[in-house]
Amino acid sequence: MLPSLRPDLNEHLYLRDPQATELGRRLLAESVRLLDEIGFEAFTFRKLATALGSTEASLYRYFENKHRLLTYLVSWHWAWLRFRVRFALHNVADPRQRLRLALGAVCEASTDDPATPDFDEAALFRVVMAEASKAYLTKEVDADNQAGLFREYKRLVADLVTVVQAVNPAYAHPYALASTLLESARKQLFFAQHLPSLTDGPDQVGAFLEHLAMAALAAPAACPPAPASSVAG
Amino acid sequence: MLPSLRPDLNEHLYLRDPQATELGRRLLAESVRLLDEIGFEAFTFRKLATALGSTEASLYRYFENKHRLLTYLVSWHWAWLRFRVRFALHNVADPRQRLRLALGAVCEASTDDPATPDFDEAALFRVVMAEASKAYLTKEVDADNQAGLFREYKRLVADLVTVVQAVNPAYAHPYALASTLLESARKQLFFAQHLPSLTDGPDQVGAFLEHLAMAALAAPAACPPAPASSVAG
DNA sequence: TAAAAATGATAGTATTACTTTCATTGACAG
DNA sequence: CTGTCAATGAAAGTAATACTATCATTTTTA
Repeated sequence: MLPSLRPDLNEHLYLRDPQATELGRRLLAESVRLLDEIGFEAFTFRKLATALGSTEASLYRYFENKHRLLTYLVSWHWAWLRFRVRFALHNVADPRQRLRLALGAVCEASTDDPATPDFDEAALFRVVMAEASKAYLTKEVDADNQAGLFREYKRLVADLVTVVQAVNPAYAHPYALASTLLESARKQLFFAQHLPSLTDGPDQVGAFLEHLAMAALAAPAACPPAPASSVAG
Repeated sequence: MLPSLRPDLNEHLYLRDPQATELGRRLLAESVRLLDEIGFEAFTFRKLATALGSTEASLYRYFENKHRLLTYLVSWHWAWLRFRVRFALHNVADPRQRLRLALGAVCEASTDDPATPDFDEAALFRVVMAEASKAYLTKEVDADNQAGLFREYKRLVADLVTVVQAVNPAYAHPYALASTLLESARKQLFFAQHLPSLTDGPDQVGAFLEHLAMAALAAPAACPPAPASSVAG
């Protein structure tokens, strides 16, 4: 029912809409499970077909290749996360509180939503954490971008930019800050799990991001009581 | 001559030390060129062998697979960058100035160093920008970490942590901040080139990071003169 | 109930990611 | 000067990957 559960993803992401058929929906659910289990590199359409009791040929009718499928799933996650952010911010007026809530939503996205029984958001979040950047870190990034494959991600960042700018309209780097907060959230959670010496503990990520964002937006040029300087012309 | 040009990389990164032989060195130089040209996904040992006038079998005697080769090249870059950071900080005492210089080195790392004629640092930087995270975003990350394959990256982050802590020893998230600054530097440069709507312009990255770091380290809890609030419990 | 769409079954191709074996080359040690 | 040994090359082979094509069958829907 909720529009977020069936986001209209860019049609270049797929050959045939996977949300429109039974096999398509099973494909999506099972691919999340399998990607979470064995990772993107070991993931093949053959293995997915076997797990589904289907065939490679059938799956290739939905997605050109596994990279497109990954991009689709990741886009789905961004659309879903964007909905959660908007929901969390609903009827909250205070800009700082809005930023706080938005960052909370970005970090807490690892919990499963019982409203979508056949779609494991927690597993998808783990997949996004480990694989999302592979969607754009390719030689085809410009062509894919041209085709609109990263629309959902850009929308989410654009929403965060709005939240950031509401706190401090004069801040010079709202886009960089928004995308950094979003990227950093996932990366720090990944580091906490796998390379803990690169972070300060898994429970700290939310606090870190909040402090970082607030500090950046609080300081017109430099925060502490320093001699007058002219950075913002 | 400089130790940084022949860093002692973890021996699990390779089967036979590529720096020790002529073919090995050509392998490294050519793989940077080829990776830069066609990207990691399209890169194969067969293509590399052809480009070198050698054979697959010969190359497989140096590296287990292309993923290890990538990890080696990326580690080389981190070791090199760490040296540049240390060099830039040499004989500078002021903590804030040190942080500024460190961030400058991290961002300016895209320029080629004429001291290493057969190693194109600028090309390697582009490769690192696009492919570095693929070194650890795999299902083998824990085993690879155990084997010490990410030592150079951790060392660089540890150095940055020291610089960060010198500015504000009480700051609560020095590791998260250091790794975020480093990751963000490359990601923002990548975005500026390929997904410009996620950033604020290619020339802004240095200023963004500097402001971000300084702001985060300036604020004990919350920076602006606001009514008393309890964030740090 | 006929047409259209979706799926399955089967097969095939080019490429990838290696491994194996053996011959050749060059360096260096005695 | 010769024997040895490490490095390389040449050639071949294998299992898997990443698809594509064809055609029959089932399911949907108009």
